[in-house]
Amino acid sequence: MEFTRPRGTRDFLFDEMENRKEVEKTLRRVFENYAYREIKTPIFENLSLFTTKSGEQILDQLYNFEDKSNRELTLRPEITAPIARLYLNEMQKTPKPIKLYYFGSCFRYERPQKGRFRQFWQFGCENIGAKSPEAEAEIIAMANHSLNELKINDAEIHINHLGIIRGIFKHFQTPQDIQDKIMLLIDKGEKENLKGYLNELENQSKELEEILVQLIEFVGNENIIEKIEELLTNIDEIKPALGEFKQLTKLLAIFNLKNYTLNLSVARGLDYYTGIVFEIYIPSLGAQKQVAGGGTYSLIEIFGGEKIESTGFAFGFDRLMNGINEEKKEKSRVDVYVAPISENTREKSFEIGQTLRRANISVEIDLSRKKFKKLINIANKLNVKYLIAIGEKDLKENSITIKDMKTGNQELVKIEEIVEYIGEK
RNA sequence: GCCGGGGUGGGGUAGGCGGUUAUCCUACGGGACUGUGGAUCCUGCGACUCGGGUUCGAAUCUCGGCCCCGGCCCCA
Repeated sequence: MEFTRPRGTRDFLFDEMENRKEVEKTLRRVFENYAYREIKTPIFENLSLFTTKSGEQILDQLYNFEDKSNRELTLRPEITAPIARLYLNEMQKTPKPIKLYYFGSCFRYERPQKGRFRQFWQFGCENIGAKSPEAEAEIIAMANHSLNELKINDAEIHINHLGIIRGIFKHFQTPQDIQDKIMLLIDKGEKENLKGYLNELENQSKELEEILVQLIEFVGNENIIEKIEELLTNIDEIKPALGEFKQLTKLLAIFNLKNYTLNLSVARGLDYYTGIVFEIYIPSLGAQKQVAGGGTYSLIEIFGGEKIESTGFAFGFDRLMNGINEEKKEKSRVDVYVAPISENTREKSFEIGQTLRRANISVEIDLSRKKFKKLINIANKLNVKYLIAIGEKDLKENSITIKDMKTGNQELVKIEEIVEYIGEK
């Protein structure tokens, strides 16, 4: 029996947890400033929740299992579908839009590598029932705002509107299976393969090929919208989407977001997206550079609810952590160390320590019966602000010694004045 | 699932064409030091990823597993 971690999982030690908590705190603050409220859903769900949405083939990547009553369950691979379920179960009559956010672990059976684990964390949000360019602009602005607060300044936001390609497919009456294949190739950015594939197709117009090949080249600022208009001037089916796309760029400017990229090749590999989609990359992270993805979708409808469009996205929390330039700050996590100088002042040290803790001061007390000299060493390593030395002589005067660990100065303080003394400094 | 590089005390490492007791740093425990900290000295603890093969002898060569690190595939 070997006691090793399962493959693709991680332990987080103190320093790393500090960093992660810091990021978590920042994201919570930003999301809440945009009026999102936190929810939590179970770690496991019924298997069908995910197979309905994505088909049986995702079983390869699911940690699914049968429980003791033969229910087919699975660890969740993402949190959007559970939220759609949550909505159908208990939020249908909640006033819309509903803004909620989540932070939790997800599980996928994949080959672990840098920035990819079998248990990973997603920090994301959903704005249910607010399909509008305004909702989309706000959510993208919030994503950007989060990156700014995290001091990540080398991230790129790539935005697309899937209504455009859908409109084109509709115009050319492209069959679904061919659509799927094309979307896959577009998502991968394999221009040559896309050309080759389109060439092989019979019964497909040359025009479709020409349009698609040009379309995925469109990457840039809001000026490319004009080019799209020129290219697709004869295709009425794209007009609504293009109109929304245009409004979105206007609104993004009002939200003071300028450094985004319109990119017609962002496909997100999903069929439930109906409007804009976006992905955020940190190029320095290499193969796993994508740190966030999302868009507007109509998932609730797929589960048999009303047609309610929602916009959401999620940060891949672990990748986000990789993208943060850590500055190691030396922070003391404990303010005071209480050290008995001799065995018979030990009990007094607990009394004093507890008094401080009740006053909301973080305190470590020696529990190891080490010698006083060692205790000073430990206090030093803990990087505490004050050492309280409890000695017999001082106690006779109803006092203890408080030492400032930075300056090395020390003072005799009456026991009843300790809290006040430390609180003031 | 595929390709490549790796795995030596808790952390970081040396050794590697086979050959006494496996190197050094750090961390940790104890002490020099009976009421005062990052120093010094002494001392203790602690490792060759696992299994098979070759050999008188394997950390070292060889094969396989496991795991880690990259890169593919995939990424709802």
